[in-house]
Amino acid sequence: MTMALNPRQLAMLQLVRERGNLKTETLAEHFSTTLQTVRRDIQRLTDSGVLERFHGGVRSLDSSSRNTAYAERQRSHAEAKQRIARTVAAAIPPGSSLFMNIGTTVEAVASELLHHQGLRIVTNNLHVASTLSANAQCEVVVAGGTVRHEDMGVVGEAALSFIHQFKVDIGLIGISGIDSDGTLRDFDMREVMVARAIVAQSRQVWLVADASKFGRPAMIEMAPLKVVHTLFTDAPPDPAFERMLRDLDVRCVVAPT
Amino acid sequence: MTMALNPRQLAMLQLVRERGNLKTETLAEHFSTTLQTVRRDIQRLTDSGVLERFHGGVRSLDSSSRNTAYAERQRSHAEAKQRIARTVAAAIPPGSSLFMNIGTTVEAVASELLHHQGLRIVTNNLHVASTLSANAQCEVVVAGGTVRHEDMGVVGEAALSFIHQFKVDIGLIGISGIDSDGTLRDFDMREVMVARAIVAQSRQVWLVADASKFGRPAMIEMAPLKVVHTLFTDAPPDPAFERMLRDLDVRCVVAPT
DNA sequence: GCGTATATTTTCGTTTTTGTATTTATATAG
DNA sequence: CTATATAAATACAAAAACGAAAATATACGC
Repeated sequence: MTMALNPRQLAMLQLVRERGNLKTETLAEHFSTTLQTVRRDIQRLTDSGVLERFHGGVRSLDSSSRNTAYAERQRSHAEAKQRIARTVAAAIPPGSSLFMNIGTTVEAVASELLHHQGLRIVTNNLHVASTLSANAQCEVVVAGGTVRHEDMGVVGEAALSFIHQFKVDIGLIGISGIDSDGTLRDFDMREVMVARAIVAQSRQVWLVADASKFGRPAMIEMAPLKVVHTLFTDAPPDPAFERMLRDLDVRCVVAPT
Repeated sequence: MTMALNPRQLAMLQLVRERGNLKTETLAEHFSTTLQTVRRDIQRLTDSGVLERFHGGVRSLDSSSRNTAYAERQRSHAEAKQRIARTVAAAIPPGSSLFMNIGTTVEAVASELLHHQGLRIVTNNLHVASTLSANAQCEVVVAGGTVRHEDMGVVGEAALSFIHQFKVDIGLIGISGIDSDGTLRDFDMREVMVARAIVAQSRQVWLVADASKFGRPAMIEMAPLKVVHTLFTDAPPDPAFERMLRDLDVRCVVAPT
């Protein structure tokens, strides 16, 4: 039988997963040991398939870096998304209950909530569930239903009736586009249904959308913009948009740099 | 049968759980006894599955160090698990419907199903859902409910009633231990409830368990072994076990090397 | 007190891990 | 393509940790 990993090897695995990839020498330094030992550790970890090595170091080989199309979307506007996420996270009171739906910005918020206390989070986004399950101080509830392959969103009739069982403080939603006619729009009917359910079951609706979403058209109308209580974004909207927001009584928070 | 733990062993267990992991020598010092005694104590504690040892010390396997504990469990017996997984995957007919529950061996099966066609899979395991969502030919349904932090299992009342909506061809389950008295046992009540629901709603039950699970005690009884239709494992069970399997009419498939 | 059962320590050979030195492989500039 | 620097594999010795068994201590019933 293969002996279990020792603490150093376990820590190494975790570190590489966090950073994505690391040089052998950096690891040796970090654990104050020799290169040989690090190489041996790496060998064991790669043997079991969780890491992959390249000349000079190792990289993590888990789900986050597999799907390139998805990873790409995640990278785009990464800086803006993180700024928005930090702002949103700071605005969420401890002990709140939340819905969180599909979208890379929403996922960025999840990462920022890792050290919040006592949250109750209901989500149809498996990335969010996965991220937040690392926070032991946080109750994570995932909606049941069919998993979409593109983005690991849970949708379908089951998800809708699941969500309807809850009533939460804040419904945090992402969106494909905010049409200039003042409607929130998305591309996927099934996800739109989920988002509507979330809006219906939340005392407040918070929308996260980077500036690229303004005026961006998408097929399906999800809801009028006025259902949104607060919009979090990364850059001030243009005057026309701003007026619309004011008319509809939507508060707009621009994330500081 | 199993002897009760003495005060020192209980204290040791508690200490390890607090600190996450400890060196054998530290423990010997702390209890002002010899290394041998500590090792013997450790042995008893690991036999019952609450601690795990590595060269130089022990670590707790429960919530206090869950991140690392999960990574470690995933790695241990990796080769055996993959062999079992390949065998199971080969036995699953195209177009089947399946339940898949918690367990690293079950997750290994998920990886092997990435190129199967037309499966319908219901799972309470977010790792399985995540893995299989990469297979576009496969409908993945995730159970709704509370997410356990240790292993990303979905449990709770909601998960149970969700599962009860389905009736599938094959219920594929993992388990913490198969007691020598012929019962399937696990450590977590909530996961046991889910497993029972899966058993109830499956036309056939397939159990995946590497040889280390044979005769390994665990607290909670999940079901009698005879509910299992086929057991997939990595090494031939000992004669006593084999007789029991035959008596209970459980088919046993040993994965080839 | 005596004998027995159980628990602990001591001892010692074996295994595992780690570090150093040397050789081989790999990447990169010119 | 070749030269050269850097990384990785190999080999081996030293140290640490392990496991088994013998010796010793402790507890407990009679």
